[in-house]
Amino acid sequence: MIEETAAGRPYHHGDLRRALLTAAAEAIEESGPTALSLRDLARRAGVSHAAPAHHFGDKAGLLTAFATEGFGMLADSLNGIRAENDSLLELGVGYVGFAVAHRAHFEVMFRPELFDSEDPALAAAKQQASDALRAGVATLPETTAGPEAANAQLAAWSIVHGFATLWLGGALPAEVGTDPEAASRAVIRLLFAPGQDASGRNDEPGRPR
Amino acid sequence: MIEETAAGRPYHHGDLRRALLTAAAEAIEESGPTALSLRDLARRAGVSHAAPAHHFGDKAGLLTAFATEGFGMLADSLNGIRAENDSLLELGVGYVGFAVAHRAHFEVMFRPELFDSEDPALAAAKQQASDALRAGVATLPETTAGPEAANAQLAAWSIVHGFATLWLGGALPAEVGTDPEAASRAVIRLLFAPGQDASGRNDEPGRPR
DNA sequence: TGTACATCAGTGAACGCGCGTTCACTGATGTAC
DNA sequence: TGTACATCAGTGAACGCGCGTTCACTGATGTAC
Repeated sequence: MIEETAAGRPYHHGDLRRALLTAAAEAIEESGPTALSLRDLARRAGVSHAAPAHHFGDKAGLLTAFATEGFGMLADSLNGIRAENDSLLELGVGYVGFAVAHRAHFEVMFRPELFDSEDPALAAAKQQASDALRAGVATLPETTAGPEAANAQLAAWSIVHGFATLWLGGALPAEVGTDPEAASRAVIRLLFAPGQDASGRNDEPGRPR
Repeated sequence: MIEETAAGRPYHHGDLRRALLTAAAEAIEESGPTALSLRDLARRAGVSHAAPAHHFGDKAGLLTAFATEGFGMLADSLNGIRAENDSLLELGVGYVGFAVAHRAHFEVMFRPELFDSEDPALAAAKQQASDALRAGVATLPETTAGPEAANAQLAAWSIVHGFATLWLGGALPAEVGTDPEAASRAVIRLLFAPGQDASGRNDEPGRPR
């Protein structure tokens, strides 16, 4: 049971580390990762402004933990998709879906100047996400053993990363619609089956446009 | 002729607007666009810290001009490539080349929260760049009139934008090498001719890998 | 060719703000015995 | 079951810093006549 002060607030937060990471996601969604301040996170979590230093040391420390969480979430998300579906197309759609659903994490993850890239936990989480992506590309039979395997992986990563980035940046025209997964599915499909249209000859027959 | 003060420095800069934009590119390459401060730019240009306000009003005004310059440069660059080459592949490689050569501009251009998107000059420059890209995609005969034309354009844009972003973010593995244009050429090719390898059956025969 | 004057570009001092960081402290928890 | 003590988490005041913005000003330019 948590003891409370006279003001009704417990002296010890209970899970300040978690609360700060959650507050960071909110703050970054609002104003971007570079505008983030530890004082603002402390305010959001309802603690004194010096409290965050106990958990993360400094801003880079917090963003390192935040990026680590992001890579872990991405790996879990991709592995979940792979577990129920062998389609590389759907793995790509899932990548875009992750970026849109967790835009704060996504933004930080690919800005290494914001955090400590040497951190072991971060490197491990990053490797997990990378492995999940790599394993997905390996399911494309014609590229598995070919000399173009590395390029196929880069192409797949580039197209989904590019679509996600353009979507998040609001750079895409309005005609693309409001559903990032559906829109990205129609686009990513072209990389894997460019000569086919969307009317049923693709590898996901019957899927609604 | 420019009059000089006793200190050897002209009282009027002569082309402070230009100097500030150049300084902005340097500063952004070093520390990113959100860390930018008008006082720092004034220091770099050798003027008082209040001088930039005369030309750009505030930080958003400066970044609006900077993004406008970037879109103009991208349009010029893409149109130059189209003038001497009908290959959409090379247009994509040029897009990546622009991003790497002008990373400060590229970073700002796709972060609309940093500038005033309603600015007419900006909108015009953006349209020019967009038209250049669109005209390039139209050279792909099989997609010109098809219902997938819009998706082909998005796919092309996504793959080059994604590659450029990953490259600039240092996210790509070391095996990709140090030449962004060569690396992107091998990757982008897969979108336009996925079943072909790099040994001469592609649309740019004889091009070195 | 010269003069008066309006306009423009840049100065430098001043202000208030939010930030990161430090530090001595206090409240709370957990463990040894 | 109780007590002592070490450790940990959070507090609040203080500091110095760089920033954007404002303002009265001055130096320089260009134009009307």
